[in-house]
Amino acid sequence: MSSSEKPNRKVTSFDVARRAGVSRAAVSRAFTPNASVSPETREKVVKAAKELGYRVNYLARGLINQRSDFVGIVAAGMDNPFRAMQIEQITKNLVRRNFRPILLPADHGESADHVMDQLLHYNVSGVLVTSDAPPTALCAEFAAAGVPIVLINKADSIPAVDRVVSDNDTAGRLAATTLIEGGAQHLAVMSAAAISYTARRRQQAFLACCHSLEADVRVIPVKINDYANGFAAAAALDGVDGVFCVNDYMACGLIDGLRQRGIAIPDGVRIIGHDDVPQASWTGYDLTTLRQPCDLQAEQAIDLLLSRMDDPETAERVELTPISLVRRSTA
Amino acid sequence: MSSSEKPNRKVTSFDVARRAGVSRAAVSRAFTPNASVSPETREKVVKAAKELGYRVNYLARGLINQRSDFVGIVAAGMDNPFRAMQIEQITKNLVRRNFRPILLPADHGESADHVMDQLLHYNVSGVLVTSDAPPTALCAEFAAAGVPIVLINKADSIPAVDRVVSDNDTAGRLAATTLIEGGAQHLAVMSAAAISYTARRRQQAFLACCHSLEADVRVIPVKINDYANGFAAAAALDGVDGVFCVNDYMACGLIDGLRQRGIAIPDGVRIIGHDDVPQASWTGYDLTTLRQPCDLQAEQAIDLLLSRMDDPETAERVELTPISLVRRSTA
DNA sequence: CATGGAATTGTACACGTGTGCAATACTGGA
DNA sequence: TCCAGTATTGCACACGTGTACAATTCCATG
Repeated sequence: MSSSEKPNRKVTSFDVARRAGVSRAAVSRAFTPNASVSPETREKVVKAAKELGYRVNYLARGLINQRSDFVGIVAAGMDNPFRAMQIEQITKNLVRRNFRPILLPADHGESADHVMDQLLHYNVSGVLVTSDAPPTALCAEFAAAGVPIVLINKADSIPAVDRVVSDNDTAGRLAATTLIEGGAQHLAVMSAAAISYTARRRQQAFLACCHSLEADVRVIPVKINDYANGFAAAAALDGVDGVFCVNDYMACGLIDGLRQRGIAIPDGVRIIGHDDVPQASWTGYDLTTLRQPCDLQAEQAIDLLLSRMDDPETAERVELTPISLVRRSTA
Repeated sequence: MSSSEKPNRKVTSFDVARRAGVSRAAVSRAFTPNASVSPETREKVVKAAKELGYRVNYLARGLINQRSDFVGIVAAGMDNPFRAMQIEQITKNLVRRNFRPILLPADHGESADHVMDQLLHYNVSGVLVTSDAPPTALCAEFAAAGVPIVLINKADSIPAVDRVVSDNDTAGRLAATTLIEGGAQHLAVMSAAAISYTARRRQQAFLACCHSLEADVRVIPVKINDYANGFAAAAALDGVDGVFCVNDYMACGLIDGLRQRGIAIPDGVRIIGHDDVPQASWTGYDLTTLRQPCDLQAEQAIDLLLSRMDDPETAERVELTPISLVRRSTA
């Protein structure tokens, strides 16, 4: 207390400049890549900076550059392990490329718009959206502000926005053929088609493939694609020996529900999921599934974000093919 | 292109001021709570702001206020479902209180320090740490910068830092008594005590309780507290009929591993976990566990952060008692 | 030594906002 | 009507940085 009067005084580039005996501009240049500084002054500056504990204030820098290092991530609930994987991959990839991820949880419903709106206050350099409800209204505002948006696994209804999507058509087809090859004759697809775009698309493709193969098939609608709904649906499952769950999370619930009824997997019912969450390879489930490569998904989405910062005029659509993993649940 | 020359021009408070016919200060005050503005001017300002699509630039505001709305979250891998739950609770709670969570993934090892250092460039108003390796070296730097840190489930080795911890002593004791009451006579504790503080503490308490009850007990060390290590450890498990896994994630692995060997749960081996991840209540596992109330944990941690912003001198330690949930794995 | 060009440096302005201070408008009572 | 007290407003400065432009230094070549 008696030794220094200003304990929390921030160190600015001005302090560093004075200590190093150079101008403040030199300090700025020393910390800016590809700036015009001589090696000697740069050395003097970093030395003084280290001694004073100086750190560039990125908020001020962002004010000048009209663009911050922040990237918004709008994501729905992480109870689904696939979402957790997605977020982990995305954040790691962003940090690796020197961005700061702002994570905004958006549950099913209206909250997404309100929460995304906040991002426009921070000069974010982009937004990644994986939540269920695409923020149609806000896309225009972001476009007007020059902030690129990349949608992951979202509907095509919004026109000029970049998208990374899983190839749901092949997914549906692979699911159908895998079940049939496993010996199933009475098929079903379980999905919350009403609220989820990917669920709807996978269901459509699955049905189309079944019809073209003239296979018996029906739809089992659920409210949400989660464990609880999968589990509950097992109680009413009859006359079916092969089920395509549009995600693994729900498939785990269905398996547990069927086992509780004494129905064996795969002998009683064959099951295929989608995503390849960690639990799918747990021996308790050993679930055949269609892997969504979410490391690649993150990579592509961020690549798209970057290319859109440079060239805002166009919009791309990248499709990733799911990888078939046959395990015991259909063998 | 021909209609307007500046399509992406940012709208500033100056533009709003001119349109509303007031000074720029009035605009600022209209968007600042508890500022001195008459209702009429405020109304004029918000009207003009809405027409122009104006949004306050929080980066500039943070520059003035010396404090931003950002809170850093340093978290380890989300493959453990409990971590995903923690992060979801924390981010939701932060957003509800009008903060922006910056999520920094820090895997086991050295990377945490490097990544946390970045936060000091953004005037974050606080940091929450749940990663395994506490950043001892950086805590002093954050204290010097006046940025409060709250550690969640971390060691007591760092002196004057706020902490929210689960009561590991009661956890160890409850685990032991629950297993014994379930009929177990030869106990074991499975944990990566070498790398995890909580694992170490729970193990110690478990052993102490067993010794005081004169029960047979041994230690099964693993490298990491995860599914794979739990599964692998099942292969070498002999002469034991009750196991305390220091987290549920590992317990799931152990259960699957034992079942693969044909050992039934709980008749062959009773198992108790810790955390109450969603999978613990899945009927496939039905795992007795000690629930960590991670909604309350998040609430307390952020409360601590806020009180430390106002009064930086002290430091508290909040302990949360785990809740015993007895399910089939010990019944 | 003179000179042209390149490399480096410093000055000064800009980014968009919050707020102390003084000036002004307003209110109610005598 | 006048005045004291209060509510409201505007001016001007500050926050910490990047960079255009001009000024300066440096170096090699004639």
